[in-house]
Amino acid sequence: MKLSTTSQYAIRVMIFISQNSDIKIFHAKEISEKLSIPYKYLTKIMSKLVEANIITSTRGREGGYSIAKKSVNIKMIDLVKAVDDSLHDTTCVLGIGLCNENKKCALHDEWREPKESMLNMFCNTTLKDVSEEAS
Amino acid sequence: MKLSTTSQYAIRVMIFISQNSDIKIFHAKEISEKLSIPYKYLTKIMSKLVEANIITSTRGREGGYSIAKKSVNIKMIDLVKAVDDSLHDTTCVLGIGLCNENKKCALHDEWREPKESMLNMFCNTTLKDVSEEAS
DNA sequence: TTTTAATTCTATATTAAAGTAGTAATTAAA
DNA sequence: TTTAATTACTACTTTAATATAGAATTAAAA
Ligand code: SF4
Ligand code: SF4
Repeated sequence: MKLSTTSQYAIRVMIFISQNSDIKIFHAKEISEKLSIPYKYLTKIMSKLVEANIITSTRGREGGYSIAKKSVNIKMIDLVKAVDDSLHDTTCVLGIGLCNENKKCALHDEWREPKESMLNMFCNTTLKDVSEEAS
Repeated sequence: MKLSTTSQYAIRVMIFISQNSDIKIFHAKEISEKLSIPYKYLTKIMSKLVEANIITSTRGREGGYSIAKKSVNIKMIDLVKAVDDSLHDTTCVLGIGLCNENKKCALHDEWREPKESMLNMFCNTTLKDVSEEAS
């Protein structure tokens, strides 16, 4: 019961970028080393974040990545959706999902609460929330 | 954010067996067909359930599988742990897990509630709860 | 005792995620 | 204009989960 490695990487990258707002541009090499994420794998993830308009990239010499909007406007769910949507709502814990409200197994309702609670966490938490040290 | 296919299969098998308590012995072929689970994959899972003393097996002609204890005494977490522990407690949503109570990211606490809520669901729900039609 | 129907064991195949490699494209500095 | 530093693209490799195949083992029925 965890996020994919890809999603975890994406979140860690964004936290890193957000926490170093004095730095305006980040290089893949630098991020890769600082966060111990395989370089080539990282660049793939960065491209997805660019595609999703969360990161702006500048190619060529003196290029790099920078954050595309304020961290308060980036929801955690956006990050996950941008890279692999590994917490895509599954509705059914058993992977069936065909039952309806009238005929359902006990897990259906049991599962709903924690699932929604988890989804809400990603929908209602912004990158800013996560990046700021808990007071 | 879902259970592994293996865990889903295990749960579905146990619900099926529990809901058909008039039948005393089940054959792999029968379960496989009824639940559309690949035969050979199913038998592997059954072996794990046998190993975990959740299922009793009888080899040879007229053999098969039967439930080893009352469904009220089988926790859902036991099923998952028996086959692949796919909801093994991850502590850290980012796969780092080295931070402590004094230095932690915002996700640490955000994550705790839904995670524990989900884990509790599997610890406190028995196969009986899940097998009985919601009233 | 032989046959048959079942589980169990060992090995292999397929698939998707994770990770790696090399080249192309871009851009600014030299 | 050449070179160096960067991201983007395309293809391949590795790994782990899922799935399949076939032979070995067991035990009751015939
Ligand atoms: S009732 Fe149970 S099996 Fe059916 S969709 Fe809901 S969780 Fe899945
Ligand atoms: S503080 Fe954040 S990164 Fe550290 S263990 Fe907790 S969830 Fe993981």
